[in-house]
Amino acid sequence: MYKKIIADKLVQACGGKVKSSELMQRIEIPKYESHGDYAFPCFQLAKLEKMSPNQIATNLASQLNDPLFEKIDAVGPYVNVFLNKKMVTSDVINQVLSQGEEYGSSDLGKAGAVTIDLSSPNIAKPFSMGHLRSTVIGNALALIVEKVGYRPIRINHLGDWGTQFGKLITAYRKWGNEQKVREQTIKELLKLYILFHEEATADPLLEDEGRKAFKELEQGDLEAVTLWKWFREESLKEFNRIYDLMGITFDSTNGEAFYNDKMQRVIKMLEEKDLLVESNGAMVVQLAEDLPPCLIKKKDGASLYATRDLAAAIYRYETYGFSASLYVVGNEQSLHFKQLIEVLKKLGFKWAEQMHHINFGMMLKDGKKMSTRKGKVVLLEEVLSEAIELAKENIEDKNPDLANKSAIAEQIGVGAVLFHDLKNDRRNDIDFSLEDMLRVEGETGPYVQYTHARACSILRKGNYQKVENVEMLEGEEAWSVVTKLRQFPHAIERAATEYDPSQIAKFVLELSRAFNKYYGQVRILEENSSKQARLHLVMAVSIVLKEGLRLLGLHAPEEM
RNA sequence: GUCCCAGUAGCUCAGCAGGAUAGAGCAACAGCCUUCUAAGCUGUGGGUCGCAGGUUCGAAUCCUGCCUGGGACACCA
Repeated sequence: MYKKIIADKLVQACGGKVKSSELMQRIEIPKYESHGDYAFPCFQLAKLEKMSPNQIATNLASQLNDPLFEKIDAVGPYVNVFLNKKMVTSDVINQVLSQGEEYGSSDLGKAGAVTIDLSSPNIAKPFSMGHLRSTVIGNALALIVEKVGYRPIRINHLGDWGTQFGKLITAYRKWGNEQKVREQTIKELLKLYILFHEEATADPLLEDEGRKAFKELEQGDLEAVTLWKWFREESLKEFNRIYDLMGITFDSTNGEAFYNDKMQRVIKMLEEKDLLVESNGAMVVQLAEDLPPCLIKKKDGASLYATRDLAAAIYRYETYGFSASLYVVGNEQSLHFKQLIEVLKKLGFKWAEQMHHINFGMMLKDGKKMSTRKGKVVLLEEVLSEAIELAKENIEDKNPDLANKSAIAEQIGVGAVLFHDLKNDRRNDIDFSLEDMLRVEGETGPYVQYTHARACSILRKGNYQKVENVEMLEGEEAWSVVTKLRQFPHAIERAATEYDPSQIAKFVLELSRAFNKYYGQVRILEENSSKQARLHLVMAVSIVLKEGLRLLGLHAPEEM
């Protein structure tokens, strides 16, 4: 790491009066290329030394020579460090080429397990854009965390339990049609669900019937259970179509129902620790003053989602011994997770500290929450197929001879949708816009994929051959590309520690921009002595782009 | 009412462990394909970083207050 070297040099230069680690923090990457690759502002030292910052900068600059540095400038109160381009370029390119897709990998995680609660759609309901966020962010985090040496465990905590199933069973018994449900499970079940609510406003007795049906289900009534299982299976089949398209698999699809028989134990634990208090007829755990109490049991004795989540958290710890447990769930549930973690701490579980609510912003429509009740949701599957269709049109238009058109259109269409969801900070709300999601120009997934395909195309045409040790000759034009390549490991580390996939997305965009600029300026395949060197650079770019895209869950087709 | 999050170019956003001249993309306009995929590149215009204080040599970035928008706040998840 060059920063460390610079810091050490600076320590020497000021006679060891300051610590290297302190200086490391002050060394920055300047905004403007004309200010070099690293910069050190001298204001702090100026106070210590009682000299003007400008003077210190001049002094330091004169003492910082090393073959690694091409130039050291003192500009006002700053020391600007320019790296030796040839040396660093060779170094970086060799590193990327020799490590290949392992470039940027690390063992930060030391093989610890990380459970990730993601996706978690409700059975018998359409897979909405809201679930997309959890799925896409969660999957990217799984890949990122794996890259830094953890063992990700993807858990699809299905919403497969609750009174709504009683309602659904009732509705099915009254108006259901087996054939239709089999053919279009989710659509049919949703219709029944909506119908139930419509009818229930006129006939309140229906609600009771629904509750009764759920009780039957809980008590294991054969017919009710069979129906429930069937709904669950058929729904999952439909979800799997979408997961396949996105290339996502799960290690567990244990949903709410799975924890049904594990809640009693939690309640017992809470009782043993004297944490359960009666309040307005319900049983609650009192938390610190700034947090409202956590509801555990309703007046009627029935459990709540908090209870279920407690059981799930404990189960996960006992099963996987996680070093971190992530819940990729929307912003609006932050209070719930705060309470959950607090209760676990009160139960004496230290590992509760390792649980993190990976919150994300909502998908809004015209600035408002999208409503599932009214059946007016945007279906993910429709968005995906539109994106794929558009990608297909683009291919016909731009590269009609392409082999494997439909497979590649799928990769690009899905890529556009996924990338759109990952490129910004996950906590931002997103106003739903099909137009934005399908965009393929500018800061988009297809733009990055295109850049990668371009690089691959050049490698094919240039007949690229791997060599052991590369001596690079590239200079000025390639420098910004090399600089980006160098930053990949850092972007990964940041994405992993902050649980922020957008760091990777931003990185691949910047690398793509730098490379496309280079591509426009330099004739890579021109026959001259540095052609091979240029090809090595292109190879490195293609490796890093592909790996960056992979970490986001996107494919990197070699042609498009 | 209490708590949380956000307010940066016409739009979408980046930058926020304080540092030099606040950046991208989209949209608009003007260019660049007989030569490596134009899903690209180059250029132009566009900003009181919500408002007001404070801390600091230095604030879009940290602190306080206010305004605006969104979300959460007991038997839904």
